Amino acid sequence: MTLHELLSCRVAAALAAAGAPDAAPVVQPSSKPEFGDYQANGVMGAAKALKTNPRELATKVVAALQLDGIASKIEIAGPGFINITLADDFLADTVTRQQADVQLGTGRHAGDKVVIDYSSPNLAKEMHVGHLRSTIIGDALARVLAFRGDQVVRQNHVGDWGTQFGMLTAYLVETEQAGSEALALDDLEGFYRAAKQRFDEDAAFADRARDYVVKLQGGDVRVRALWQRFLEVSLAHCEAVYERLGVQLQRDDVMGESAYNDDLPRVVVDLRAAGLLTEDAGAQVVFLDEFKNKEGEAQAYIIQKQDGGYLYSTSDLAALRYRAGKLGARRLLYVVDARQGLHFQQLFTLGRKAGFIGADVATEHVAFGTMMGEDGKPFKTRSGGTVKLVELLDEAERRAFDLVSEKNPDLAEEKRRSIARAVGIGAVKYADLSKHRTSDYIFDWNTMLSFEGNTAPYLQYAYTRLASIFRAAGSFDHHAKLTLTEPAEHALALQLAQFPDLLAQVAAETCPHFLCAYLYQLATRFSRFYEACPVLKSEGETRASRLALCAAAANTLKTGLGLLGIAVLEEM
RNA sequence: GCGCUCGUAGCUCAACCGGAUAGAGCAACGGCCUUCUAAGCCGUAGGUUACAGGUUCGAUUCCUGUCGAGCGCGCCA
Repeated sequence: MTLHELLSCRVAAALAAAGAPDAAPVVQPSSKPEFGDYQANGVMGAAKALKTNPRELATKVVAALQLDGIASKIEIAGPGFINITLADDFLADTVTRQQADVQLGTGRHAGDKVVIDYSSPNLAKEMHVGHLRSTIIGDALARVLAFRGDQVVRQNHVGDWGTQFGMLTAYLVETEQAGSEALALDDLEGFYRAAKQRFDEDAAFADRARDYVVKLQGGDVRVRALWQRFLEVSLAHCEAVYERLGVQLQRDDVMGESAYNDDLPRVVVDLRAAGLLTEDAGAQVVFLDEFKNKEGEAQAYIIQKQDGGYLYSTSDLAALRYRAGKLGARRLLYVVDARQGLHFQQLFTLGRKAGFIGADVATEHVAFGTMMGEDGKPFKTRSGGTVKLVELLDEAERRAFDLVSEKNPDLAEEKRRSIARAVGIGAVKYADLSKHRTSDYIFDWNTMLSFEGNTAPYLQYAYTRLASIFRAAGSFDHHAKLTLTEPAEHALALQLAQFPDLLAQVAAETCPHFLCAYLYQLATRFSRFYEACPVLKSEGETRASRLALCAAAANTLKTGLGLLGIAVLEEM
């Protein structure tokens, strides 16, 4: 049982004993240190329901509250808050037990199968900053869910289908004939621009491109092979970016739009058989009662164009059915831009109506905000283009290298390079992950590549201080008995003990920024401990205890950062 | 026109589904390195939570309205 579960359970029992069996305990970490470690707020609501005095009810609840060996102090405050301070010995035991578990006390429930759709770049172009959020939020969530024991299936729903690929393959033939194919494909972005230019300026080329789309969809062997070659280059580019970013997506996780191509006609047939499809202006559409406006007119959700072509609604329906059916997932997560909110509401509603997914399958659009420029308008470079992801990462590493060279000039250059990689990439990811995903995102080089305060380098720095202590300490017992005497030790141990509760919250609400806030708080509490409590200079049991506490902090920090996909360093 | 998301310190962001005196970081000002890495620690200052009502012991949070912002809404994804 986690701390929160334990306390909730005990307070609920005390409420029942005091005559409020149905009252919610409402236990949460205290808002201020003066209020102890946890506060139970359920008494006020319960007193209201029972029409009794909350202070009197609180007195009864506290009298019935069984926290022997758990709490060192229980107080009633204000209108009826119950403030609980945990016993040092109990906290020490909790941390010790947690550290003995490879999952740090989090892995109890046996694996729900969860499909998580993230990154999903368009393979026609190079990855740009707009792909960052989905990629790293999805990766962090996948890691957290897997760590807690869920069976996670990653799905990289890449854009590898549609009209633009006719254009690209047609252009690939041209460059091949000109003997410059390899060179051209080396620069995906330039290749796309050049193909687009040919398409816009040369009617014959445009016709050829359209012909290639038909051949591609019809399964023409030669065009398919060209298309495959292009995808190979583009995927290799994505994988290089994933590798640099420390994102776990691999080739096996790729399940692109094209994978559902053969299933699309069946989707239409099945929707029609279910009586959901209507022909409107030549297109096959679904009108869902759930999406009526005030005038009672239902919104159209187009499944098939009047020319017979399919849309992303069609392939998303096919993917939905595949994930719930063939993959057998109980929870479907889509880490996709918030602007597609309506699409997903319609998709999920229709998917259920059509029987593609059962009532026991949860569907969640893990929406995130739009990338904005410093002026608050949609993000663009000075010249009006998009910032490539590799350019952002290059800049991050360059700045980190300059800083580490300034702070630690004696380190070998190769060492400084590798530190700069971890610090630069970590800063970029943390800057993004630490914000609530639903809010719009202001892209700013200086904010994103800041290395002070609430940033990844602060957390990494805390870890290097720990590593430095361990180096100087030599061998020691990582699981020595903890004796918590100083307030800074108590605060740090409490933070460590809350790790399982925190991860449960991240998993339930799919919000990585909770984990960032937790780790920042953990690092802050460690830093205070570091200032207040000498480790190596203390002696005997105190020294052994503090070293073990440091080991627990280092382990939790490393694990937590690992779940965000951020590396730790021995020195920086 | 309809719908979704939002409006919190000068700036960037939090606030654990209604809890106590709304918290951090950056920027500003002042302290702390002969002592485990100062990318750090401590302190000061900074707020009518857009505005107006309502619900109740209690509202940044829930409801209504106003103002303002961003984004969606039939053949792109």
